[in-house]
Amino acid sequence: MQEDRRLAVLRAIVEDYVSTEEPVGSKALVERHGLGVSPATVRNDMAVLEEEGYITQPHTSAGRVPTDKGYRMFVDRLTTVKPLSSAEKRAISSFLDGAVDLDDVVQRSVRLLSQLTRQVAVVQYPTLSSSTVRHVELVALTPERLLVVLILSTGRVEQRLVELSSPLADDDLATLRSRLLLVATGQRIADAVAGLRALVPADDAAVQAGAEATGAVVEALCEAMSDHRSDHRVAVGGAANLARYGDSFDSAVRPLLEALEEHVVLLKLLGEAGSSGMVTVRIGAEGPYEELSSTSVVSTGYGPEDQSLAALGIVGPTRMDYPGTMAAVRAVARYVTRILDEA
Amino acid sequence: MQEDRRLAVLRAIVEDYVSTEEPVGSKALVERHGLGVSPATVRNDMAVLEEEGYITQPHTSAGRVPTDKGYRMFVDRLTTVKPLSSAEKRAISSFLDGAVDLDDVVQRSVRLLSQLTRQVAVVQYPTLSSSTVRHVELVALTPERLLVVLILSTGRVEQRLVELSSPLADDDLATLRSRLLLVATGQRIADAVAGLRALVPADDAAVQAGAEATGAVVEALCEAMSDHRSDHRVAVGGAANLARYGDSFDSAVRPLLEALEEHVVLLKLLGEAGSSGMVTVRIGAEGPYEELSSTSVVSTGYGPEDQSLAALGIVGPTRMDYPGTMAAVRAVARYVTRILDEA
DNA sequence: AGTTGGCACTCGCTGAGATCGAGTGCCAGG
DNA sequence: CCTGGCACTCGATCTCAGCGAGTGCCAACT
Repeated sequence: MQEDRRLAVLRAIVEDYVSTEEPVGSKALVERHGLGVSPATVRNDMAVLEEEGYITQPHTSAGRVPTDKGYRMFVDRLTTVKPLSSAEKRAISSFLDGAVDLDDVVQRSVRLLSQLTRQVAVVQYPTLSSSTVRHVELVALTPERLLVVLILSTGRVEQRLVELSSPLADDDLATLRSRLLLVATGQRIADAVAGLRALVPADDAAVQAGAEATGAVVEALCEAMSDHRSDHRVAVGGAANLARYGDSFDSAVRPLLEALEEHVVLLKLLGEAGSSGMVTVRIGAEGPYEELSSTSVVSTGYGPEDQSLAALGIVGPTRMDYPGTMAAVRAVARYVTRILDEA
Repeated sequence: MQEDRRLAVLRAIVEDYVSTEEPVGSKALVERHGLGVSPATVRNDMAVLEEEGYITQPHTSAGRVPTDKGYRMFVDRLTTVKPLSSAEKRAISSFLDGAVDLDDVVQRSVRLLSQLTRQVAVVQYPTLSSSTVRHVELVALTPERLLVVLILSTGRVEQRLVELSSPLADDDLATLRSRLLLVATGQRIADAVAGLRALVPADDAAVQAGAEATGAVVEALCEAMSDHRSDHRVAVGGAANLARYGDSFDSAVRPLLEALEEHVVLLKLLGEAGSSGMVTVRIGAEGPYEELSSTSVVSTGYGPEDQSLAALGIVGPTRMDYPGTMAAVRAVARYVTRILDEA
């Protein structure tokens, strides 16, 4: 079946081009891979592949290079899952097991991922929206200054300072605290916000003393819960790998460096990562940004199965080792998920 | 006085080279700057300057380029303070005034600095060591799990989770809390650590019940106070400016990108920043790192006058606009200091 | 129908001159 | 001590020929 062979040729072209970084010709192909046919036959196949848009040639008389469409075909139909070496597995667990808190997990993940893939790694901090409230605490720094502490099931701690115009009695503070705990503890973020908001008008009418405090504290808590800044935090690592881009520098690295500082952009890139376990690959111009048309994104969600907490992944040139990268991204996501579950 | 003119020539060479990025010749010099002498005279001066090691020529028949020593002379004796434009001043205050908390101040500073200087900016988070304890709080998440919260005068909040092997009674918790507050509140870090440590053995003999808790909590607090991780946190911004390096890429950008991910390295670079107000310039090979011999660091401390809290600065090619950069670094440090003072 | 060897052709890459010109060093005269 | 003049250096740029990897096509073969 010559259709099968054509795909084998495409796979061979992708693999060779990724490893050599140079356009690959028919002769080299038959030598390096064990396809049992002559260069001429391969040339015919390549002509067809080119017509169908999977490969292209930089100049009339040079080898072939995969197009975005070619890479797409490759990752969709031609890759087999490539298990990590046991050394890599060991590296992952020893690297991540030493983490002491949430920040540390994220930091280590991003470093690990960039080292495994030799690409730029991006890890989103676990999102608030799908986590639950573990505890709420009020601390009176002075009678007029309250520290509001919010502890979430992911281990994230948010704190806000609230200034009151009039002092708050200890009794009122205690009442407020227990009321907050009753309403919020164990709830999902969205439910907790709703519950807290409901406290305000009722209180306002009833207990004059605690009115201002309740309003301000609830406000602070809700703000902390839906705080988009921490929601959108990401860690970036392995930027030094950009130095390996070699050719096409200004065209590719420049915009990428800029994107890496715009966390919103990064999140959009990781964005549509499917549920945990599914690794998403976005190749070149498939992405939402014109300037990043020569970079690919390999990403996935991580976190408990039913609710993907956040996303992680790598950004690299379209010419990359997709099977290896996908395996690394998937593996790191799994380990991180497990670590978070244990904590 | 021909000595003066020689220095004028050096200054002109530095200025021209910085702006044109090309070796500068005698003819271009006399045209672009108003030195009232002939090219031949300038050539003689340049010969002397070269002999003294201030400038050098890349090839026999090219213009001159400043050496590290030349730049050093330039920043030491040839620059005049270059006040910022009022537009820049406005930009600084409007940029920083919007900051909502400590993290935000640092984030905004780093972005501001990188935009003003068009270089890579580095800002160290305020150091713990010179700040005082504002408040300590214990929260019992469950009878066996305590959350220890430490609030410092800089606004930084650190929290630690403590697991106990046996439950802690509410009474004991309250006692412990008030004892901690008594010892630590208002103290400088070092004194607080000493005071806390003193609590442990005494308690151990007296009250059997609270012994484990006291030890663990004190341990966690001390660890949080001397935590080197948060001590050494830095923010980096403007990496996209590296794309302007143009020539000498692998030799300069590669190691720099690597350094930017090693926060310890960055701190060492900013390191010896003098007291607030003094801007330190380290040129090329004057720095501690071999690989960064073609990059310069412009840094300064910031924070209240008597105690410099932390450092900030920029990293860039030796060929940079020193006067402008120094002015920007100084200005940003001043504004940040003021913001922190107000808070 | 599909595969293969042969063959002419394309075209980027490389290296050898040749040329150009900015910049220099030096010297003799002001 | 400054200046104009002059010969010289040498990197950068251009051209041009030759090379060779790679292609497309065609006729022959299975």
